[in-house]
Amino acid sequence: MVTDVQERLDEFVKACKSIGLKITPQRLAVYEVLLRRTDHPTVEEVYEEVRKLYPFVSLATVYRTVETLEELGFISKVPYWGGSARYDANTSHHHHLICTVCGAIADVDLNINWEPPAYMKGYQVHRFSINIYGVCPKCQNSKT
Amino acid sequence: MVTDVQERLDEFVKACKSIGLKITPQRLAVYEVLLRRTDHPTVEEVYEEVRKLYPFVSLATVYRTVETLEELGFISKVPYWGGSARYDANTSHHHHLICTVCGAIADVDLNINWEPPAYMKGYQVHRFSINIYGVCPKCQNSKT
DNA sequence: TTGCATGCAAAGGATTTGCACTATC
DNA sequence: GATAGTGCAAATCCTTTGCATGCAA
Repeated sequence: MVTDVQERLDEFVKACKSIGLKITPQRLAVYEVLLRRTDHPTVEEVYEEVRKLYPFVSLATVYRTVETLEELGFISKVPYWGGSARYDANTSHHHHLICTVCGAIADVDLNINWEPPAYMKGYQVHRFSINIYGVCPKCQNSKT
Repeated sequence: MVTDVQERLDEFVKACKSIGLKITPQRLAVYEVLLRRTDHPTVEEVYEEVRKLYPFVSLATVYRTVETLEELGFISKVPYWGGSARYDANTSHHHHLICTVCGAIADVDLNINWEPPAYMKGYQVHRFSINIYGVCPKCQNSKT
């Protein structure tokens, strides 16, 4: 599932060096947590997990790091409106399955033979992503 | 573009009556504003516009009404993460073009010959929507 | 050493909620 | 007249920011 966490971390370190960002344990820890989780955690959830290793980190730092990672293109926000932002370290072209009951989000690869045109309604198009809404197995079972 | 505002309002009134919700000018005004706008306004923007007609309404009521409308399926949140939630009264199957610079959102109809399977990864699938990211005409021009 | 990054706490913005009052049914 | 809906203001939740200190380069 997660392709070479270490390799991705190395890339991140390289990127930081090349643009003059310092390599701090906090930054690495935040990215590593995101790499190891495929459930699109919130900043709060990342924070909880980073804290297990580095109890001194602050939420603000996690927010700042996540913003940096996003700007560098290492992670992205899941395009869905819930209570708080959810992040995804999977940068390959993929889509999301979203449970409309509990909000769980899973990645899906789809072989869709469709590419958006370069321009639509005057917009210069860069990429697209698909949200598929449904009910996850857990929520199907808990129906009474 | 907007298909029969009055007709849709009537449907809403009918729905309210059938489930015992009261018909108040605030509710109608909020829905009407949403029906007449195709630019996916925020709650704040809806509020500003409703206020022109009914200067006494409160933001809280707009929030509550928008929530009701969403639960009844008359409007939906645009699945994109920006500063605040944006709503859409277009309930036909359509997709969104999103400007990554200014956040503008436009509706698009796509003829995609793809239907999601009934089940994916155990999720029972209901519907899907596509976000297409790019740069809107306005932002293309303002590049220096 | 030289900043950039961090931690802390306070600020800010969006949204929700409690309560008394009002208006629809 | 009963009750759901509203307005107001306070509360809450999520996120950002200012500032002094600490650490990577």
